[in-house]
Amino acid sequence: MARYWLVKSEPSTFSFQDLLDSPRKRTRWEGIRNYTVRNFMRDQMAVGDEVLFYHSSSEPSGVAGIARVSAAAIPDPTQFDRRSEGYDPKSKREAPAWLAVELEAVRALPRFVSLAEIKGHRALSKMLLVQRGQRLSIQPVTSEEWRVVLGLGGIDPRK
DNA sequence: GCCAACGTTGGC
DNA sequence: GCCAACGTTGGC
Repeated sequence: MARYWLVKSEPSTFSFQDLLDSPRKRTRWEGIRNYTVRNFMRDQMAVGDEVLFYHSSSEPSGVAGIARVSAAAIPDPTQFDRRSEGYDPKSKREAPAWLAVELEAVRALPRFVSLAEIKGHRALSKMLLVQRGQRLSIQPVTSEEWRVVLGLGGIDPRK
């Protein structure tokens, strides 16, 4: 069964529009250097999982669009690239430390769903996004939270 | 720019 | 294996 996720991105670095503008509307979600998130990618994220694309450190922050996992985790190539910010000299090709999935844009939300709106919505009070100290750049979302966010975003989640 | 919260690193 | 120091995230 497909899972639901939220991925964070600073739009000044890579926005939902950038994903829409990417070749085949896809991009490799590389540069993740957190073990919890790596384990999500390794153990749980599968092709077809649905993703809320969240703009962080932004004015306003919030969910801009929806995407899907278009390829399962592979070794993140940036960990082996000396010129990359993600270069990890301790990671070996025979035992890669870091993984990356591929994301494909599905559609922009007709209505941007701001962080303030999420915080103000009772049914979303348990979202990891709004928990104190919670900073994971990929986090699981429940089917109920998915439905509510899409509703706020102007999409009938039953399609 | 501040700062809380948390993850990671490295000395011992 | 402990834990202090440091780095990062991200809202405000």
